[in-house]
Amino acid sequence: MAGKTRSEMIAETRAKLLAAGRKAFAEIGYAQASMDDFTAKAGLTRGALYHHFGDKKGLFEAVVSQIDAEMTVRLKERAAKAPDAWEAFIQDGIGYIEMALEPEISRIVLRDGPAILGDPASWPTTNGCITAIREGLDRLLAQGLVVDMDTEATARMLAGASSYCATWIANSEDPPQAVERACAGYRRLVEGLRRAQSGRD
Amino acid sequence: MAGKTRSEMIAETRAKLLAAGRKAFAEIGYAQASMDDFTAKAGLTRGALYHHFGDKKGLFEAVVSQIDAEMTVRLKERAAKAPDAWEAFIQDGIGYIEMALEPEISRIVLRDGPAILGDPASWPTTNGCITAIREGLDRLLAQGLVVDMDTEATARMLAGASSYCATWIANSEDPPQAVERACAGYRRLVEGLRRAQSGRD
DNA sequence: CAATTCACATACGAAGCGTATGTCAGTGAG
DNA sequence: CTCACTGACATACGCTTCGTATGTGAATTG
Repeated sequence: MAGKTRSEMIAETRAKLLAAGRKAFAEIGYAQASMDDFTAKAGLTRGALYHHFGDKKGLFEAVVSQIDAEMTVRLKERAAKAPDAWEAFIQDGIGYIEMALEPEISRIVLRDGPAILGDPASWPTTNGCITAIREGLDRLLAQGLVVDMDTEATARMLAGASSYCATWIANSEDPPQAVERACAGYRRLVEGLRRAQSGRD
Repeated sequence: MAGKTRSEMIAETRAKLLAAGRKAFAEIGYAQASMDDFTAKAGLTRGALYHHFGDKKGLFEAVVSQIDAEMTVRLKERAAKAPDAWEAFIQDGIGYIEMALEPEISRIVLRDGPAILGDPASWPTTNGCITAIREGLDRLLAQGLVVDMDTEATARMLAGASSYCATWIANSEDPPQAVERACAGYRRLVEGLRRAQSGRD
């Protein structure tokens, strides 16, 4: 509480607001989250929020941005562990599905995000995950591992597929089983884009 | 204004509210639509709305239901014109993409719907379009036209693919061209699920 | 024809958001 | 060292909007 420089205090305030907003948005959704409530829980008031983020939507954007950045990092780490480019791409998609099961991501990024901020691909942070999928497809296409395709369009579709799968899983009675079904289905779907090889799998 | 029985008047009031809400939700979105405003434009007050639909969300549900029913009919009509089962299925998907370009459908069903009502597949009206896709897949599977798959999971993914494609198109600079790219991409994607035949297409 | 029901309007209270204003701790110039 | 200033945050206010509680008049029923 002492020994901190001014700018550290400010950054801490900002971080507290971000965390409180993130928690509230994840737990009760954007519309239900009262700024008075969650700023108070952070030991602050709406004054601080308006100072740092302009308005409620501004805070929401910052929260989405933060989560999206975390997702991108996690996807990259995951893909890096894969044995080859093809499996890396598959892991991107499956990773996306699995992450979408986390309430923060499901509710904030996938459910409220599009309603509040519009098309995910044109968010201020330019949704890293769609980009990651498209880049993966570009690599595969360059290596001749997939059939000729429009990678932009296909990336959108695969992102949509993952996202819808995730909400399905989240609402299913047996989520672990649904995860299996979804991942298997996703593999099937993407497998169809693979270029016919002499070998097989 | 005369010669109408009482129940006709009531139905008319209900229809007016439904239409006014639908218009407002489509044009400015659920959150921005003021009940006082659009009921007044229908020559009524909030009192009538609460009487018929319980609350704002209730009206929204009714609107979604109505649009969804229209979509289902249109998809069925479209698929019926296709020369064979395979093409019928493709037309379902493409029809879904094209319909998603209409502001009413895009904004109400695809954008705000999931945020307000949650998982589309568990809506009161049980989203007819996802069902249509799954039924189509079931038929193809029974006829041995597609590879073995989990039709439920795959239907969700194709619905997600169509939906994301549509928001992409809607936000693109050249929508007609984007429609072409999206439909071609969709065909490619679904083509990958086709079972290898001796003949071709 | 009187009583009741029902469709809708009006009136009221409670949040919640955004802005305008206040306050107090840091910071830099002389 | 101190005085003016900036900037971080709190407080106060008004406006909009939602939901409910109540009122009213027309249609229906016995």
